[in-house]
Amino acid sequence: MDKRIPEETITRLSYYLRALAYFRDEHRSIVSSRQLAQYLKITPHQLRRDLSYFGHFGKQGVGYSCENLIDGIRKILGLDREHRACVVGFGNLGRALSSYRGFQDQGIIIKAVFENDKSKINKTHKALKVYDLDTMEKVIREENIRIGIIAVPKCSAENIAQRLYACGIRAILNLAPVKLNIDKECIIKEIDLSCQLAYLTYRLNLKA
Amino acid sequence: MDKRIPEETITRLSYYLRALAYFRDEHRSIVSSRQLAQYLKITPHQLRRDLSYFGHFGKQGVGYSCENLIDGIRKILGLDREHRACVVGFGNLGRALSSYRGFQDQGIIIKAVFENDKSKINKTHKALKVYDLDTMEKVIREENIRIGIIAVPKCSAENIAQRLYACGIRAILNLAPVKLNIDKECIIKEIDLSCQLAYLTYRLNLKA
DNA sequence: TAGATTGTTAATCGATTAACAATC
DNA sequence: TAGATTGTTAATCGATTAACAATC
Repeated sequence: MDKRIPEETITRLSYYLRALAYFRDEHRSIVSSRQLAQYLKITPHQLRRDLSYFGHFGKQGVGYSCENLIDGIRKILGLDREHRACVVGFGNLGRALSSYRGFQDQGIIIKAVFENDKSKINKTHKALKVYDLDTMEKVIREENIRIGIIAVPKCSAENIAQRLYACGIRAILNLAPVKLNIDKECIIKEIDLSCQLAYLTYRLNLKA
Repeated sequence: MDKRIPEETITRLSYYLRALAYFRDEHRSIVSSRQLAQYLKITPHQLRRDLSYFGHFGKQGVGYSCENLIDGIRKILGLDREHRACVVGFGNLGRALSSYRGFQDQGIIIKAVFENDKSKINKTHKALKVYDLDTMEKVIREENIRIGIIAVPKCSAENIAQRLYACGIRAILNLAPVKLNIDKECIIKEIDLSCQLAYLTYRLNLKA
């Protein structure tokens, strides 16, 4: 349990959850590492190795109970609890993130959206409150929000990140295409869509 | 040049571009691997190692010319050409992707959007044409589109992917939370936002 | 018990880091 | 020439794969 756990392992756990949900929905209550691996197109070794960092989830000679393993992984990932998050920026991307179904399924609840543009503020979009960016610190404290999702233009991302950190946020998902310069006590996950696309253009280029 | 190039190296090239753009905009025409690495919070070794897969971009004793290296990396990533792409699905996420600035900067041009919902079709949103999903194959051929970006609900993602493949698309960016089961000749990059968030909840959980 | 599959230890593979010779 | 920094080879580190003993 105290061995260094690769970050890749953590990411894969999410994919394992997906696969398990599939088997559960097919009413296969028991599933083997071989079956899961085949579905996920990885090796069964990797799956078992990854799980072994966290404990004993299966029965030798039998396999894994879908329900058990789902519960186990959800617990590891902290998805058995409620996580209160906010989205900063209510442009197209902010809008998409605020209403993203996948988050709710994982216990992540968007409690507030913050926006600069006065015309968008104080409206309620499908049970979602859009607040004035100026009140961000206040609302985050009141609503006990712990996760910040940054969906503002890159020029203001750094400033927003600093403000989030200053009011106690220690986990940030950053969708602005900038490297945030923030205390490493704060966990940051960066997603840059255009970097991902550049990988595709690279590979396409190799072929041509 | 023919050594196996790690996928991580390719991803990092995009980040190097970003950093170089920063130094260029600061009017620093020459930059060393040490300076770039410091900015990017990586080691200078890694930067040089990564670049060495592709050739000689610097001058010993001097450093790298920003302009040269930018051009070089853009060429490697295929960003010096025009790439014609389409977005499938015009929900919140599709809308965000269609108008994402970062793509245009990288030579990726969204030529068409496809959507099921008849009420959204045939309208033009800021120079962006929204077509009936039924005409997808036809438009892709006519517009010579090479990259598909999937932003539909997970239940229809697999079907869309198959259709894209069938009409010649060999590069897909998938934002639906499903593993696409598609011929491996097709390059696929998957981004699952909720998996990324799960990494944050995992790390938050460790602290608590 | 025999068959099957897990969990873990060992072996392999690959990526990152370091060191240094080449050279501007 | 002396100083600096690259590009590359070698060393280290870590992750994945394989093998197998434990056990259901």
